[in-house]
Order: sequence, then C-alpha cells, then structure tokens
Amino acid sequence: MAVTIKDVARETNLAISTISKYMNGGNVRGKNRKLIEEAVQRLGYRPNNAARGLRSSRSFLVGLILDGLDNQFFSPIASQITERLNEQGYHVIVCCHRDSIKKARKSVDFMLENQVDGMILLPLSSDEDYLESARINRVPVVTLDRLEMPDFDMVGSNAAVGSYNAVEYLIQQGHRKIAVLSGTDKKTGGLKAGQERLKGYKRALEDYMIPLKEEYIASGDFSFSSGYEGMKRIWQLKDRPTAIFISNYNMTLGAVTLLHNLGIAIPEELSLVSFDDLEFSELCQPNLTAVRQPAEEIAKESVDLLLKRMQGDYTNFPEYRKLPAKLFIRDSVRAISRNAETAT
Amino acid sequence: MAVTIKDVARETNLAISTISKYMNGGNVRGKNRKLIEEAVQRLGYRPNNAARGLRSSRSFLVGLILDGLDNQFFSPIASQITERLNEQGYHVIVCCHRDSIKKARKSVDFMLENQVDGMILLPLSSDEDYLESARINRVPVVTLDRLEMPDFDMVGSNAAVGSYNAVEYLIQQGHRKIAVLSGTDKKTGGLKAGQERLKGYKRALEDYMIPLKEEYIASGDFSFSSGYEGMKRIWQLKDRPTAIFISNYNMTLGAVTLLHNLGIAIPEELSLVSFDDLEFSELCQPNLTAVRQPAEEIAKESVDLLLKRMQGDYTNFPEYRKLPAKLFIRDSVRAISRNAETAT
DNA sequence: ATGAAAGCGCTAACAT
DNA sequence: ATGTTAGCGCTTTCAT
Repeated sequence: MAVTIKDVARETNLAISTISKYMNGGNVRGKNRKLIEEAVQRLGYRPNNAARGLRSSRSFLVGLILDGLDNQFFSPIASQITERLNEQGYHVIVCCHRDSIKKARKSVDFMLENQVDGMILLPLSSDEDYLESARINRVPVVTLDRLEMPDFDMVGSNAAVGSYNAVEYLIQQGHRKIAVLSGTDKKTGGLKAGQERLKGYKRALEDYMIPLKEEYIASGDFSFSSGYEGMKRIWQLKDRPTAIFISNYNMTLGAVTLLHNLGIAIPEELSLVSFDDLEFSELCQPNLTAVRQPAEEIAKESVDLLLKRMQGDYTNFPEYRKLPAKLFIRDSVRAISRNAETAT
Repeated sequence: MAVTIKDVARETNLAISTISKYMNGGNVRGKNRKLIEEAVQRLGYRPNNAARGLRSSRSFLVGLILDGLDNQFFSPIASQITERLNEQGYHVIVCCHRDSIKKARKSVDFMLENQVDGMILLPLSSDEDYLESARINRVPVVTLDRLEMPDFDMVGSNAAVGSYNAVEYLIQQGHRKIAVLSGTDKKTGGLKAGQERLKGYKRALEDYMIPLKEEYIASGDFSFSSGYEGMKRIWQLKDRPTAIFISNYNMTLGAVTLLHNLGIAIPEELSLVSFDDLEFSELCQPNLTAVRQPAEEIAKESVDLLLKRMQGDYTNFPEYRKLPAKLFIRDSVRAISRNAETAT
C-alpha cells in the first residue's frame, strides 16, 4: 500500500489534517473538496485502517469464531452476521476452533492481536476458559446458542420450548408411544443443546401424563451414524413406538437413511419430527415436519447486541436472548385415532 | 486493549526494544527471558498487530471475498482456506458480494483499507472491473473457479472434462438419448462454469458421434426452480431421453423433486448424472451418480498459490490451475443394452 | 545483549 | 476552514 494521506496532501497543497478531516466527513471548502476528491480518485488512495485504529483505538473489526464454516446451520448465520456487520461499517475476521480448546484459545488471542472491537463466538462443547484474555481486555463478546456463560451475553434459540412443541404436536395427533433420539451422549460433553431438547421432550410427556419409558430414549452425539444406530436400536424394540422425535439434523439424516434402507414407510409405520429444519426437510419423501431454529433472528440479534455493547451500553448485562423455534408441519406425521391406539 | 509493550518493559525494567526482540524470537539473556515471559503472562500482553503492520507493512491478513458463506459448495472451501491460512499465521477477513458489483468494489476497498497482504476472490458472474484498486495497490489476488481474468491467478476445477466424463459414462452404459440441464441461461451472464459444463456434454456427444438435439438442451440459471422447470420441459418431449446430465446441485435438487412428484423412477425410467456431489447425492433414493468438484484441493491450491505470491514469487504469472473433477458412480444410472435401445 | 530514538499513517487537540 | 504538532504501539537502525 504505497499511497498515503501525505501523498494526497502534497498533490493538493493542503495539510494532512485537512485531508483527514475530509475523509472523516468534516467540513471542507468546496474548492478544496473537489481538489481532494480528484486526487483521491487519481491516486487510488484508501485510508489505512490499521493506522487509523492505532490512533482512535477503534478498529471496526469484529471477530467471528465458529466451529467451522461448513455447517448447514451455522454458515448462513455466519453469512448474515458478516453482511449485517459490513452494513454497519464493521469488518469480520473469522477463525474456526473445531471444538478444540487450543484452537479456541489461539483464535481469541488472534482476535485480540488484531484489536477487534468485539467478538461473536460459538462456544466449545466443553466449557474451558479460553475467553480469559478477552475478559481481561474488556472486549465485548456475544456467544451463540449452546451454553450460558456467566460473564457473557448469549443469543440462541429456545430449544426446550421448540422440542416441547414438537412432541406436543405428536401427542395431539394421537401418539402415545413416542421415542426420542437425543443428543446427550457422553461425547457431546457439556453440550447444553442436547440436554435442552431432551428436556422439552420430557416435559411434554409429563404435562400430558404419558409415562417416560427409558427404552424409548436413544442417546446419540448429533452425528449421522448415531442417528442411524439409534434408530436401529429403537426399531428393534419389542414394543415399537409409533412416533419419534429426533434431536438434530444429522441424526435425522441418519435415521431416515436407515428407515429407507429397511423399507419402513414414513409416516405410515412411523411418524417423525425433527429438530432443525434444513435442506433435506423439503427434499425428503415425504417432506419432514420439523422445528426450525430462527437462524436469521439469531444472526440479527447477536449483531444488534454486540453493536450495543461496542457502543458502551452495558444495560442488562449479561443478556440471554432466547428466540422461539417454530414448528413447520409437513407430511411425516400420521394422525392416529385415540381408540385405535388404545385398542392395540 | 490496555496492556502494551511499554507495560511489559516497565514491569521488567527492560527496554521496549528488548521486549520487541523477544516477542519476535530474538535472543535474550536467560534471566530476562524468564522475566519477560512471566510479565507477559501476568499482564496478558498480546502484541498489537495493527501497530506491528504499520511498521513492517505486513498485516498477515488475507481477504476472502465470496458470494456468501451459505453455499454448500463454497462454504467448506471457505472453511478450509481459513484454517490453512491460520496455520500459516495469517488471519482472514471475509466479505460477501452477493454478485453485486457495488458490493464487490466495496469489499475490495475494505480489504485494501485493512492492509491485507493478499486476497482470494470468487469473481462475479459478470466481469466488471471491481479489482482495479487491488491491481493499483499491487496486492496479490487469487480468483476461484469461474472465469479466467487476464491479470489474476485462478484456481478451479476442470468442469469441461468433468462433464465430459459424466456424459461419456452415460454413453458407455448404452445411452444415446441424453438430455442436459445446462446453466447457460442469459441470467447467468458470463458465468463460465455453465458454458464449460455444456461444452463437456457437447464434446462427449461429438466424440461418440451422437447427433446433438437442440430440444434435449434445457438451459437454466443454476437455481432449484430452473432445474424443476427444465426437467418438466424435457419430460414433456415426445421423444423422451433415457438419460439426463444436470449441470449443478440446485438444478439437480429441482429436477429430482419433479421426478419424485411425478412418480418417475430413477433409474428405471430415467438415468441421471449430476454435476456437483453434495449432501443430497447420498441421501437420495437411489444414491446419485455425480461429478465431484475437488473442493479440498481448490482450497489447498488457492492458499498455496497466494502464499507464493505474497512471498513475492511471481513465476508463471498468471497461473490457471484447473483441478480434475471426478465421477462418483452410484445407483442413478441404468445400463441399457444397445440392442434394446436400437430396437426402440 | 541491551537501549535510545526515529518513524510507519493516521487522528485529535490546539492554534491560526 | 486550515495548519501544526504530538503520539497511538510497534519495529528497526544504530549505539553502547
């Protein structure tokens, strides 16, 4: 980057502070304004953001730390966060932690070294303290989904309620034997998401006075294969359920693949509702009834909250914004008459 | 960011320059090294990258400009680019241009303002000159896929050859009536990808001396709906094809949805090969035979090439690296005996 | 091996 | 409205 504010000053015979003023929207005499604009254009001058930040101690940089960018649920969120922030004049630095504490810690340090004005972070599944240096440096951090951390704002979806609604819907359609593929395997560690979703399932049963059957709970780790295996285990049960609630997208993919392989008809032989409503939901035959997490709202709210904090507004800190997850009813649930079911 | 190199100097009673030297891996007396390490740890000191770059004119920042992050094909590439670059000590700033010239130009300027050492860019479908300022500022740029631009390096996949292989495979399985859903609609503008893929189709037919039938070419714009509509048009033909080659993922999704809706059996009634091999390929019943673009290699090569340029090595500039796209054979193509077909 | 000092490009007082 | 100047945090000569 060769051309600096000095060059523009020289070209126009004005002081650098005048150029600076102009570049920051200050008042400049009409004649000079033209002069400057012309020179900026001709030289291709762009102010050096690093130098600017050095002085003003604002970088207009925001750090975004995720598991990875290759995730059906989070990549649209990342995209929207980036675009929204750009609209507000902020730029985004991304890092992927891949659920590794070492990488997470490193990512946070990266961000700090680059003087980010704030960070949006998808927490690890385990809750180690990789945010220590962010706390020390008093950089605002908004965490996404997952767990509530005592010292940080959070924006996520209300998984417990979303799951509750899904299971309630099954009950309303006459189902009583409802299994669940949960995401509460040891492997998922502290992943709050899995526990919240199971909680919704349990509460719905409780509220409708349906006794909980341990054998109807298959705990997986949110992976395709754990959905496949969990579904297999459930289907082998002597007393098969008439419906199943699946706790996330990949497990749904696994479960549906198994059902297809076994030639089991949805919803004739088994009704199904999934948590997460992504691409496959409307591609699958039949289209899947699913709980959709409010991705767009999560992106919007997390940006808004971060913006607020970056402006120094710390009212209600820490905030935990839980946005409603909505049930989309399609064709994977069969209505069964209560009598028919009771008769079995 | 409160704590600076000064604080460390004061704490240790050493000169600023000594701390700087240590931070950059220079030699320091054992006793002092301990002193510094201890102070850095205690104060949570992290060097200010902006200040560093101001002096050294290297920011260790790389700009990544894409259409968006919410794309099944590009988001894994973005992820890998980011992770690879991080491993090399570079950080990534992302912007999304959404195929808008205005946004693209702004993104490029953003990057320049942030003093990026280099950029990786997915070009727009039209080829306006939004890279002018990058050229002026002599910042290395590697473009992804799409079109070759005279002054910039490019890394992509060899779409023509991939498509050729797909169609050749259909021919080898005995098909002669082969339709194509191309991505060559006016709406796609200069999108080279669509043209390349159609080229592969035409060449395969030519090499096997199968006459080209214009009515077998449905041109779409790479969208779900254009796949859906294109497939519909093809299926309404009096002389239906026995196989179809579809030029991208979303169009495949659209086409398969139509086939499902109409109850048309794959591959019994229609054989299908798609360009792009993403999630749905192995979820669909039957699993789809598809051409997979070498996403991982594209990410790797583009980073390697950019690294090379950032080190000042401009040998073979501009380079156009076209990586092979590979055919994955699954269950969506039926082998038909030549005789049977000829007899029809 | 360590220290002193200049200066990277810019903004923010302050003076004019 | 414009110019002068100090200094942000760091690296880099150049001394010592």
